[in-house]
Amino acid sequence: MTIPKQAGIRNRLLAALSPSEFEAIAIKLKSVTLDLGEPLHEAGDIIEDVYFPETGFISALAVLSDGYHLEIGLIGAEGCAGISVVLGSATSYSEAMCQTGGTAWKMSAANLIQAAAEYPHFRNLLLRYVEWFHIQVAQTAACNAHHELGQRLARWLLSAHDRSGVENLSLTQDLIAIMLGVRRSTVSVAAGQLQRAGIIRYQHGLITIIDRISLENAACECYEAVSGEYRRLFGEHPKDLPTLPVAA
Amino acid sequence: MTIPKQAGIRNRLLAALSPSEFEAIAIKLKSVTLDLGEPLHEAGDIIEDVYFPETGFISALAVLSDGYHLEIGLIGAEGCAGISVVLGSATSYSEAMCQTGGTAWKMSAANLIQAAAEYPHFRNLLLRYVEWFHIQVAQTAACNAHHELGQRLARWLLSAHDRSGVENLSLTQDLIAIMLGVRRSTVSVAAGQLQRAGIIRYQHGLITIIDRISLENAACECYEAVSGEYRRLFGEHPKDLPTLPVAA
DNA sequence: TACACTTTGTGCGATACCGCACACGTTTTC
DNA sequence: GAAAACGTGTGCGGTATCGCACAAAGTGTA
Repeated sequence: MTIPKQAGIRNRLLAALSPSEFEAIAIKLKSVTLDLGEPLHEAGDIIEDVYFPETGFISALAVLSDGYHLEIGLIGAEGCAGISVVLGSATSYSEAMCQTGGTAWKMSAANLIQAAAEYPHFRNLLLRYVEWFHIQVAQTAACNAHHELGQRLARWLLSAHDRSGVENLSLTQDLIAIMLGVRRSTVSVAAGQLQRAGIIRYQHGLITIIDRISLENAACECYEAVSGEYRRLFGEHPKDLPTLPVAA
Repeated sequence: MTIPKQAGIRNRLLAALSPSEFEAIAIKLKSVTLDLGEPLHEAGDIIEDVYFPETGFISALAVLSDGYHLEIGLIGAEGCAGISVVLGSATSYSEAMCQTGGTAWKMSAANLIQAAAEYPHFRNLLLRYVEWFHIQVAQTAACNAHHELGQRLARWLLSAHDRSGVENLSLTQDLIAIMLGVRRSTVSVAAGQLQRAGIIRYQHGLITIIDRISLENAACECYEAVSGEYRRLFGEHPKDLPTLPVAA
């Protein structure tokens, strides 16, 4: 296990630390690979570890009693899965599940809480991220009630693309349908429209965004609203995160 | 302006303070009455004051660019409107609007931040409430995507009833329709079913819950899920808040 | 090459809700 | 007591999505 160097960090919460803070916190971080479909914590479980994604992204899901899992938010290199421990909650309301292969920095919840107590700047950063994640979820609530699937799909693809840091998203329509809470065949129709318009290309579980501008136009306002709030709180647009991990 | 006595406080965040903490914080509180339709802060505004409701409730609304206002959460005597200031965010993402007449304790955001810094127990309490409010919003996101209006209406009436602390809710179908993001006539149909089943009674802007048990059965799981999380975090069920303000 | 498997496209009846319009009953106002 | 304003119930055509089923196309494996 090697201690990470800050220059090689893509995750924004870790990258924003001062060098001395980072040095103190880095020794608690462990690099882990995330595999598709891997649950990081399940609803109701005690949160043992938190995850700072580097590449790929994690979905936060609400679990309903009929077995449905509906996505409430995405967590990528801008954030942290399991962050609610800094609010004093030991167990998780939502399920966190990895949706694409990727890598992350893992830290025990206890170490995170201690680090937050020790470094106010880090704590404030985490709380600001909590605020933004909350905004994302709130916008999703309104979006689910009000916007049509075509728009929501475009929004979701943009968000996933921003967070994952890779060009080609490895995602089946089945998975997207679960995330958006609709049938797969409904996704197929909406995605087919985007494809025929030359905006995306679908190839057996591999999505390529061909025309990002058009995709932004096809998305509902929610994409820009949430991105704009991120810029307000963190000073940069989520799509401007480095698209590839910087070599350490 | 009189300084409140803790024994007369219905708001749970204030009631949970230790006597010495309350004494220090109480001098910053000002009693205000809230009128129907009164906005406490609007989306994008700087949050000047926070509000601890005593009776009635406040809606947190997401504002979309087409003018729609969709409810993302309810704030009653269990909580505080404008609480995101403790996360370090100066401006408000959502709009907070009073939906029924009522009373609240008002405090400047600056005083709240200072009190949170000074009294860790208070701060932890507020953060736990943030966590719970977040859960409420997340469940609403899933609920909006997945549950039918009849269930959502029942859930909303129960939540509103819990929070308001009064028996008869003064609410038009028009208002409820806006909150739930549907047409008024759709609410009329769903409410008519509940009325014909003898569960509620509607009288020109006045709703009476006749059969609470049946209303709980008519609601989706989201009501109990959110209530259960409140119990996990605060040790009591929201419906067990005192139904009338205790005389000071 | 043949086969199994995964992923995507498509069709069809059902339905929840929309958008709009209008009538009816109740409360308030003059 | 009449008129106006407000709140509620109801109807009708349109549409997005559901629930289900099945075909078609791409990918991996023997």
